[in-house]
Amino acid sequence: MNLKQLADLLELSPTTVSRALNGYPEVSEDTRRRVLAAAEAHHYSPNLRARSLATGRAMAIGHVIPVSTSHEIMNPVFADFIAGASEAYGKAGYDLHLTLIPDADQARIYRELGSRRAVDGVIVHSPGRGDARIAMLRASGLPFVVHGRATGEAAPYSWVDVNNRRAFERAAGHLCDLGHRRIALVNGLETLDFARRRREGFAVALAAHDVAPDPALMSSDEMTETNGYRAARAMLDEADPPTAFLVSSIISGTGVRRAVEERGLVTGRDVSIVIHDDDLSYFRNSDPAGEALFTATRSSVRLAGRLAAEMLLQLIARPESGPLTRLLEAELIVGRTTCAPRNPQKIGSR
Amino acid sequence: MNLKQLADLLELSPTTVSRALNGYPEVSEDTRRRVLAAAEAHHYSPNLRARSLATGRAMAIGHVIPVSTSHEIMNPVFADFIAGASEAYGKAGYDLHLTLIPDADQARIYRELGSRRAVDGVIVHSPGRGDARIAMLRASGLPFVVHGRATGEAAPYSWVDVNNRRAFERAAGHLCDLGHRRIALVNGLETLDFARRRREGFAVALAAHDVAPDPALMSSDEMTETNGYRAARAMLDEADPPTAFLVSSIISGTGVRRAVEERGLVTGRDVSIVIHDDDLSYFRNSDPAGEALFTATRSSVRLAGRLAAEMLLQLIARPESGPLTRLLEAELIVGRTTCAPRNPQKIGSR
DNA sequence: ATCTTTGCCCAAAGCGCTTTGGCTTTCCAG
DNA sequence: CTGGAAAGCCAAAGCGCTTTGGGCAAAGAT
Repeated sequence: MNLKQLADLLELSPTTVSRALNGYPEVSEDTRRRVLAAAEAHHYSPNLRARSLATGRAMAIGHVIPVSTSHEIMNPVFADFIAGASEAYGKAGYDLHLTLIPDADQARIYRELGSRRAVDGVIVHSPGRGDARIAMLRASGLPFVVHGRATGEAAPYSWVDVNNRRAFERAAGHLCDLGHRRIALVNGLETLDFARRRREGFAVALAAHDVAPDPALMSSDEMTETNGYRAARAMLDEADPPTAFLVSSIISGTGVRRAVEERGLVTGRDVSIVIHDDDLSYFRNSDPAGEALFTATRSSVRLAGRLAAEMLLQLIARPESGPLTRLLEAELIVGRTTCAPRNPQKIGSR
Repeated sequence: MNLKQLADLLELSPTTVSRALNGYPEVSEDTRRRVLAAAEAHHYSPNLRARSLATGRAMAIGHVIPVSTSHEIMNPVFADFIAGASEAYGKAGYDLHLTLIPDADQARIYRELGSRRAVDGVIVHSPGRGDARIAMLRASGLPFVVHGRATGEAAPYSWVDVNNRRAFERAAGHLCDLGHRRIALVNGLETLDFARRRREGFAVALAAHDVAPDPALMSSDEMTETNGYRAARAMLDEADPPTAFLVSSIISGTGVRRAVEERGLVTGRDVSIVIHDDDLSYFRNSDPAGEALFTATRSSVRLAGRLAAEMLLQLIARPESGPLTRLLEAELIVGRTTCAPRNPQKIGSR
């Protein structure tokens, strides 16, 4: 059933039927009701490809997710971000195009995005430092919003980000205040901008508390459970092991906790752990009563997804509303995984 | 830059340019080279909407993911499944449309899918028992593949599934063979078909080993860490607590382990845990050396995604190749979380 | 009574591509 | 030298929708 058939059936022109369905005023209420009823009865719904071609709007947003060369693929953080973005798209009648691409094809894909006209805008995930995609997208003229920021990109662009630097500065500061001097950082991949900012915040806090940074207590890798476990295990094997861990994700944090407890140490008594909590729907950092488990810096990535999507939709509707930015602050939540270090005398002994 | 402009530039007709670009033989090699070079030079890429309209193929696959009424949204299992499917789509030049919809809108969305022509086929996620979506899709004429099966759906349809029943029968049987009699099941939502099959397999194994099922040792909920923790905690509070847990996901399994160890019990010594391992990229069930941690029934959901996608693409290319099915067997992997029960005398005492 | 507005509808053009059905030109067999 | 085949190209139709630019009554203004 297409528009013409429906029009023939109603003995109306396609023009009138189209206007009736799309709420234009040049059609009598009587006719509109008749058209809507017939469309409903015959399960008519417009061919989106034809509509797109005619209107010039695809009514779809592209999410391009880089697939790293390792086989760790789709980050749970993406999943929740996309769930948040979908809330906004659903309301606005937009679809979501998901493309997972190997790093190698990035340039081609981003260059083509604009001309293929399959989407009206793009969300850029996981920017690295001086990410080339931003320049490409700008050149393409396609509206876009970056989830995160790309240090080194001079010209303005729209983004939604968490204040990763401040979050990790506060978290590390909190551990220092508790008396910890051997604080480990189990970070995400530092080729990505957010992880670099987190490390900077971490370093700033240590410096402010006169704690010397120790490269042996800093690791950087994809935020999987296994990587968290592995990093923590190696650090606990050090001659002077950490008394506290600052971990970039609840998932790697779970691995850290496993390494700690495997040693017979008790989290929150012998060793402290602070995580960054993205408030993932399948990995909530709270007990059934709603109390936080891990001490954490919390910022919902799902919310970030929704905000980024809303921002993009606004940029599509009114491109002149110019580059928009939104910096979210993470809240520090004290849970059951932190306390003063077990042997505080160590502080003096160093 | 569109086709006509490119044609004008080359002083050729749009017809010839189109044929040159799409590899048709009615154009001289000389001209083809000239056209390809010009397309490259001017960053021409065809408008996909126009192409779709002309060819009648959308070159896109829809994934519709139900959003439950609770706020647990995007399952990591979906994420890995989609990552697998993307491998197949990428190779074949297909795009992926993702729609997250509340349960309430399901009927409308599925009915419209066919007529809106935005996708050439659909993957159905998380079927429930007698899932209405299957009948709707069949009526729409759109090719589709179900990830999982829907008991109660009489007519044939295409699906890719793991043999959940046998997997859980084997896992529970393994625990029985070790001497366990108090075996808990921490299952996924039993409104979903896979969870029901898992419970059936579990029940069959218990019956075969003359173990009476205890409703107090069976729970069913979304497979989050918190839910696993909560369920295990409640069961450990029982007068006659379980000596082993069979858990539907590595994520809830992590929660179960947390509950166990919080009690001061040692996993793999005092309490056994077997999980079903979907081989999630961000939650691998192996230590750095590649050894399994949890004893598990393993079946890669990413592989399932790839197989389902390939199946769907085949159905689109040759609809007459009829309903296809693929049943994957999970392998039982013995890790470090299982052993004979601590107090085997209990077996006799019951 | 005539002129203008308003309400309601329609024909036709166009979005950018593919594809059908020719139309030339060249080449070679007869 | 001619007829037919083959190679290489093109004009035009069409995919299903939206949108422009009227047209034609009926209603209101003069």
